[in-house]
Amino acid sequence: MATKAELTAEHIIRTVAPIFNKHGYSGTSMSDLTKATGLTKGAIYGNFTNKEELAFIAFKYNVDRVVNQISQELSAIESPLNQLYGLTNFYRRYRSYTIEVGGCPIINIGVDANHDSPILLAKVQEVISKLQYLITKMIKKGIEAGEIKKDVDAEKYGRLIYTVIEGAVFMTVTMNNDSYMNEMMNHIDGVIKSDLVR
Amino acid sequence: MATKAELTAEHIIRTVAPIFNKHGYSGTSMSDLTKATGLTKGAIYGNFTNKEELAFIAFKYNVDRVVNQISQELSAIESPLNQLYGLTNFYRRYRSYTIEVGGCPIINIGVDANHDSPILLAKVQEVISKLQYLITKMIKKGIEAGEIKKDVDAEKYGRLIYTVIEGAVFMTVTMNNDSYMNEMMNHIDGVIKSDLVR
DNA sequence: AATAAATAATACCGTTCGGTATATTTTTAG
DNA sequence: CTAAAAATATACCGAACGGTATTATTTATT
Repeated sequence: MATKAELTAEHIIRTVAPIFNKHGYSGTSMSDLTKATGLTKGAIYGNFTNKEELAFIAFKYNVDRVVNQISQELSAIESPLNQLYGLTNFYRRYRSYTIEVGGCPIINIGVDANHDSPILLAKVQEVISKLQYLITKMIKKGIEAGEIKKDVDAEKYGRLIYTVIEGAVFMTVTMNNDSYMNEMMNHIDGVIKSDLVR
Repeated sequence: MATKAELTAEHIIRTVAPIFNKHGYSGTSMSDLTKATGLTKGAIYGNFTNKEELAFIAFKYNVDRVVNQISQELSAIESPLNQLYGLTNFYRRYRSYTIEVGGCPIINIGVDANHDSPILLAKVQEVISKLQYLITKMIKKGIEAGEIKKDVDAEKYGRLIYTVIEGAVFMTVTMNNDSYMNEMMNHIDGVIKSDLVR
């Protein structure tokens, strides 16, 4: 069974994660967090060593939420090629899916941590590499399955697709306009059809 | 002639602009700025009303620097189509060009301001629209000049190219890896050749 | 139910925050 | 050269910052 402290720690992270994601590390104060959680600093510092650890775990929480959702949706698809289309479909809904937690944690924390927190930046890079590899792997499986051309550079198109996704996320969020995302996912689908499919 | 205060104000902005760009609004303290400028708070608050105004002007300064550089480079090119290629070439050098001021101000401030400063966000959106329109205009001129297919949706490709650029900037900066930018600019060049050129 | 252990609340630490009123210095004008 | 004006420095404000030591309260163990 879950101990009291574990429940409290989870409550804190769940509450705190969107706040860090929205306002960044220095834009979030401990009093913001006590106010939001309804707890005192004693409770928070009893469960976490300091603000930095809290921000780190909060980022991991936000990312896991996204990654788990992707994994779950794609696991229901058998064909690697259709998984790629499933990915673009996921991102078509990405904005409404992440709006409640304050937008894309990868872009938010990637930018926020870039000149301030090397450890957090390293974690962002790790997550990006992981997601990019997910795409690369799909392409490779597609080649094995005979759905995708044999001579396709899977790594290159993994980078390409993920980079376009990130651009689309940034533009759609910053411009507050869903059509960016839709158009760019259409573009990726087009690249898949013209460059990857044999 | 330039008055003393005007020189001081310019000195402040030039010094302060990269700091705001790197660390964001709440990540930048007034004491950071006095330390960097070598001036006191009296001098700064004598020339600017508050921290917010300072951040706003600093962003404009950073953006103008980029936009002016683009305009200058492209003005030397006559053919609209070659201007498009000139744009991707500019962004191939973008990272080394902006590294001294702390990266791309549009992404940095776009993310930083998104949940905290509506006025700054509006300014970012304005700048994005302007740059996007620059691309759109090039495509339209290319159509007029007979270099680009008549039926091309200039607005759509303006959005597409700019979004890919932003994705490339984010990835190249966050992953600390120039190859993202090079590959993505190659991709844009490819799109131009296959979709735009008649 | 009594005791030990875990958890949360309180009060406070020194420091830094953005901002301002006043004093001093520097520049400009006559 | 002097006086007025402008620009900068100094000293300080109350509030908020992250963090901690201590106290009070629950929870778990026997």
